[in-house]
Amino acid sequence: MSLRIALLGLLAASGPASGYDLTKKFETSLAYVWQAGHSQIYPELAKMAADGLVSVEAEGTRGRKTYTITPEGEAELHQWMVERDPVVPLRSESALQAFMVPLLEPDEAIAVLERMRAGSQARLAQLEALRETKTAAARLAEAEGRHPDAFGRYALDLGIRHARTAVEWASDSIADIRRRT
Amino acid sequence: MSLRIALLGLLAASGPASGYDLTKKFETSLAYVWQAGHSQIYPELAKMAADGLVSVEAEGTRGRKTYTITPEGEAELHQWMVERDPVVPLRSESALQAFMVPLLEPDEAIAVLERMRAGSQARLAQLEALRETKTAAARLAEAEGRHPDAFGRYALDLGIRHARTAVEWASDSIADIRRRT
DNA sequence: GTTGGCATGTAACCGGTTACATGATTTT
DNA sequence: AAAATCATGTAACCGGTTACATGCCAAC
Repeated sequence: MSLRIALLGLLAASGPASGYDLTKKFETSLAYVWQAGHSQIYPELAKMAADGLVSVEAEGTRGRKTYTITPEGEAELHQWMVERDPVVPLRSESALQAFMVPLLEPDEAIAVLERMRAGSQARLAQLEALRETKTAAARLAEAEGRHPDAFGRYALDLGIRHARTAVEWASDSIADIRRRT
Repeated sequence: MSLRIALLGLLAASGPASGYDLTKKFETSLAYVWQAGHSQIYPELAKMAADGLVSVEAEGTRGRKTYTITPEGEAELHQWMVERDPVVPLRSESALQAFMVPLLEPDEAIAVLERMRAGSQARLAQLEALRETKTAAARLAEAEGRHPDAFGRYALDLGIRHARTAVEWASDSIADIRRRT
């Protein structure tokens, strides 16, 4: 279901696109909230077209098909956004690892937490860099009178806050283990 | 793979248990980091026994089989804990919803964010209650000279911090939308 | 003419969910 | 005697990953 919604969202926000375009948008703009490869996207677009949520607007060279969101698709997206109550899934490998950290000897536990800290720190830097480029683009757009693209803004902020939280957690946990030994 | 690790972790931390016991431990102690139902657990235990990671210690009434972790199982768990570098998976339905919030009209966006805030708040309360009962049990254990069960402590802390972060994010995002309109 | 990017698809497999199915023991 | 809980399993299905497979077009 969520793959459908993500595809509808991309089409709604950025206009008509091909499967190929959408695959790249997953890599660039949507990567930190949802992932999907072309092998999943092409069949899903076909199914969505059969269900009337998107339509093939044009067929270009190299068999390129440009999909557009239909009114039915917009309705589906809107309904999902408004009615779906947010589920926290929580099946996280890192959290599982964190859970079992107390099984390790203190020095090993610290090493694991140190690696987690570094990973979250890297992620934080990456997301902050992404926000930098986005705000720069937004300022430019505003200066030129275009209205800036806010799509993804809040999710990016959430990602940054989560990464920052994870860094602090790892540091504090390391300190906690040191204190106890 | 992770299901195996979770099962090995539970057996290592709490001693021999049956598939039924482990299913309940998933519901109670592990639920907020990893989920698994009995239909997944029973076949996995059988495979793990075939691979020598666990062994059937005893067969009780009603066909109950008690599994124990073997030295091979302990080695596998230890290796995973120490070598696995933490992957942030990021395929989150809530994050996807957050991503697309800017597609909505301000009042709808606020309503969605308000629901998210309430959800995270509820989750926060639940995790904090869980921590309360855990620290109470730990104090009791310490008073009686037993060493308290630290298994899951850091993951619970991480979960609480994440929930708190999500609440703040939702509040700030609502304020941001109000400011812009 | 060869490399690289564009562009689309299929198939095998794996992990996880839901539903089906059975029966023993304990509690009321 | 009936209901609840203990206890184990299988099967169909679904979403996602990896690998396989094909071919066009542009640039060097």
